[in-house]
Amino acid sequence: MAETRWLDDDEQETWRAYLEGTRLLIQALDRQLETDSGVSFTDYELLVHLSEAPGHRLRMRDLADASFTSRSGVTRAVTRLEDAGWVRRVECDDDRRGMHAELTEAGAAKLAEAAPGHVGAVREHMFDHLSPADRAHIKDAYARMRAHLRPTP
Amino acid sequence: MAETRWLDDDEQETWRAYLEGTRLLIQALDRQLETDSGVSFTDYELLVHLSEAPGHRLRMRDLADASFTSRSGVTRAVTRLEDAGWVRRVECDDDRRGMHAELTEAGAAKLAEAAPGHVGAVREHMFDHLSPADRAHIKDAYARMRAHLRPTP
DNA sequence: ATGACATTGTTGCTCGGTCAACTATTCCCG
DNA sequence: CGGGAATAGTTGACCGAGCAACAATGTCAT
Repeated sequence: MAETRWLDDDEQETWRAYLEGTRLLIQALDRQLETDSGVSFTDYELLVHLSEAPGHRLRMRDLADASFTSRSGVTRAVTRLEDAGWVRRVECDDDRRGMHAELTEAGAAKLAEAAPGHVGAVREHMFDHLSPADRAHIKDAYARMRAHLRPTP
Repeated sequence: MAETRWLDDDEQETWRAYLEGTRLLIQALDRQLETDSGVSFTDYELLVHLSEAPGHRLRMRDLADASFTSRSGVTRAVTRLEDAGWVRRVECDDDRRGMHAELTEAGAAKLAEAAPGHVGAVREHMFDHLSPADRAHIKDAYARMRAHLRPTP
């Protein structure tokens, strides 16, 4: 059993600032989207992923991977978005198990409507507080952490 | 209506790396705590807050503030922790509406048992990937964001 | 070709969390 | 002092997400 290397004061402060800042940030973004456009943050992100995909469609599995959630979560989310009219399910013709989630016109419109406010909030609450050096360090550091936590095969 | 200042490529990458890295990190920490000690990350944090409070107790409201969740969330969480035997409710004698959540011996023991593994995971998944400069920038940047999002009166 | 195994998406169950409403208490100002 | 407003904590209704189980389909070695 190795000796535990506890966090020193500086590490503690870093950890707390990061955790709490992140929690507040996500809450703020969620509230902004919900009140200004009637979309949750998670739904917004799903729409973004679809809008960036070729043909505005993605396999359910790929959507789950892209959004870092479970497959069942995506199933329910897509049902929700379908009910709202922003997404439709399209069967896959090369894989009869498969399903595409495809962005509808209404979904694209919703995204276009919601995006400016969201980007504004991201700027106001995050990027406006970052120096270029902050940004560079954050980008590289989290990219490293991401690579460590989800190694690409 | 002001012109929208969209995120440039570098900002996009930063935003994605940060969001995705954070999501993976929290998932990893949650899984580690759950499988190694049978505690969720949120419950673990509540125990930590109590352990750091004078007398190992905190008013429900203060616990809610400290953990950035709603009061009802804390009510249910404390009930959960009480059922596990890690926390007890103690009436407040100077405010008859008030309630303290107080860490029990068993709760302190649970925390002591879970902490090394958790700290190890935080190191492995985060601090081991940060240079001193990374850490300094992250600490200051998120402290600024936090101050902006929850101004202290 | 065929049989074992993997993968896809959905569902039932359950859990944790929020919002709004409620009761009990305290605060504060006329 | 008294009465309206604020605050503390809890609860009910609801929602979103995860896990395990499942049927359907695909893959691959022999």
